Amino acid sequence: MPELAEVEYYRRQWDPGLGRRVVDVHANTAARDFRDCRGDEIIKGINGTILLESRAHGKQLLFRFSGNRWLGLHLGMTGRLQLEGGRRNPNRYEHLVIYQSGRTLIFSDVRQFGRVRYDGGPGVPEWWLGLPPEILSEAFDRDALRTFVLRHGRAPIKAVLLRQERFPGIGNWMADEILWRSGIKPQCPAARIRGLKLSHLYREIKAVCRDALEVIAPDWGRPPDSWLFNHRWRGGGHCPKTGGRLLREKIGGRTTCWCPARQRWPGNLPMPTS
DNA sequence: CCCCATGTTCGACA
DNA sequence: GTGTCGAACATGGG
Repeated sequence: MPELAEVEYYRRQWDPGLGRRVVDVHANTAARDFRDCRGDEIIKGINGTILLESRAHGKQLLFRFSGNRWLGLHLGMTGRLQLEGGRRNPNRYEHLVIYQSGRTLIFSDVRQFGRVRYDGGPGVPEWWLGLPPEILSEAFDRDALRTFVLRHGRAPIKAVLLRQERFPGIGNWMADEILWRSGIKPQCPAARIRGLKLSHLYREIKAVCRDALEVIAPDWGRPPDSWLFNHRWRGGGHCPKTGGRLLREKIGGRTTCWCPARQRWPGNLPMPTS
């Protein structure tokens, strides 16, 4: 479920717990196999500490507690973070619950595709180092895009955009939104995108990240109908720019939605207006 | 019962 | 070795 902007939204949900002491921790080891660490290790590590800081990087989340204790979270398909006032007993999907005085920080994950990691420090954990440049950073430039697109030149561009080692935070709907805005057919082999078309793609990658964060991260706002977003989910949708029927097909293992009237292979057609 | 789901990883294969 | 693709992971909803 969560992509770049949704992950940032969830990160902020625990903000009221910053600077506050952890008074109890619950890890639901009965329902979940914490594959990358042990539940009792997390409990022992962060109970009694103070939550000091949180960071997001693409779809990865990192929480720093006093004493150099680090909690890493990846939300997978169904992971969520929420904060509630007071204290209540967790349900079976609430796999990690951090209690403070007067509030409860909850990580839930129905399908369990998420990832929970713990590190006792002292420095930033090794799994947080060496992450690829964030898309909105200066290090993510047109040249980095061009190199990556050539390296995976035979794969459909849709599949390439989903690769987190170059596009951290991009997920299924953002990839479709980017290609729709760029006027590129998702099946297009990546290496065929060159020159001006590559510049368009580069621009829209940044723009979709920026726009998604602006709309979704503060309060889970719903994107406007002028985006592909609100038209893509079910069959029978219509393109908000051309009015034409949207098509759906599995590409790179994921359901992909695009507008055939607007999205072509690059080369012989001008960039769609706007 | 069937199919689908905003993600990642791993094994098979070209 | 390099690169691509589909299955698998676990669960619920339509």
